[in-house]
Amino acid sequence: MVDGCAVKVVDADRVSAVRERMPSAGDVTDTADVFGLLADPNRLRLLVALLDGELCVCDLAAVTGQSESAVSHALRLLRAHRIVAARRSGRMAYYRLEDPHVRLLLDVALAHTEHTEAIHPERDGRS
Amino acid sequence: MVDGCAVKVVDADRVSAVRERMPSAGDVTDTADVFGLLADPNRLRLLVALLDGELCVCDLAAVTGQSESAVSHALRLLRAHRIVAARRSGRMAYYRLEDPHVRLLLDVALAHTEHTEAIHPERDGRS
DNA sequence: CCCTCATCTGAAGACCTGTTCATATGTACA
DNA sequence: TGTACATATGAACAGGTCTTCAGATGAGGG
Repeated sequence: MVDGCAVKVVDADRVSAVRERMPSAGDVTDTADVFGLLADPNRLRLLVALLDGELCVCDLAAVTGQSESAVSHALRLLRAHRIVAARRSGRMAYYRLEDPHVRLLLDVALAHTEHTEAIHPERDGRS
Repeated sequence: MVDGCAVKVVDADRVSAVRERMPSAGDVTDTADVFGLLADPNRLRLLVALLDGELCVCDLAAVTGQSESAVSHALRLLRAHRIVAARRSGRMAYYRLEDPHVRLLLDVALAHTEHTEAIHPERDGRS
């Protein structure tokens, strides 16, 4: 509960209240990490493709329009974070979406994006 | 709707079916973009702090333990994407979480992270 | 066995992102 | 008006991430 920044606080009560409710650094990092895995269009496409069921690497490459190497790299990352899981059959590898939490996030995000599509006139200070 | 990658497709039906359901490139990019904004621990902390209501920049800096410059930069980004909005009062700027969609994502993510916290021994998943 | 095919991996380069330092803007108040 | 303060901005540097290329692994078929 050390402060280190309390010098110029305006609303001290709100600040400590919010600090109380703030998740631990570990939780925040963990959550940011998950969002980071969903933040790449190609990875996102892979996961969306897997929403309907398992697919092998070459089909994932075909669906998402990436090289199989890129797909493999992406799946490796997702696998390391237990977001997808692999089933092997001969020389094929079938991947499925394993993390229900991520599935929920995807559902929420996609549902809203379809509605909000037109409402994104951003592009302000960056490009 | 040409394929361009259909050479090595295994399950052609599944592939075209999934391709049908795949959101447009714009939607995917847009969604990945939103996830990207949530993928930074400091930005995430800012947004979590704003879940309870508006706060000024210096208080946000105090709550999240960042420099005010860093906070201002982060808020600028979030503002450009209409995720937060600013209310000015004198020389203070009070920011609030403006995008209900993002609020929902945060709620979902944080709820699950609190439960899943212990279950993240990220390793390479193979058997 | 040897060759092919599906997938995986490592290394390297280009690209993007976040932080910091210095400075600018603009409001309040003496 | 001039100083103090809250916030905003720009440029630059450091570190990370994604893609690609080349080669490795391991299963299946002749």
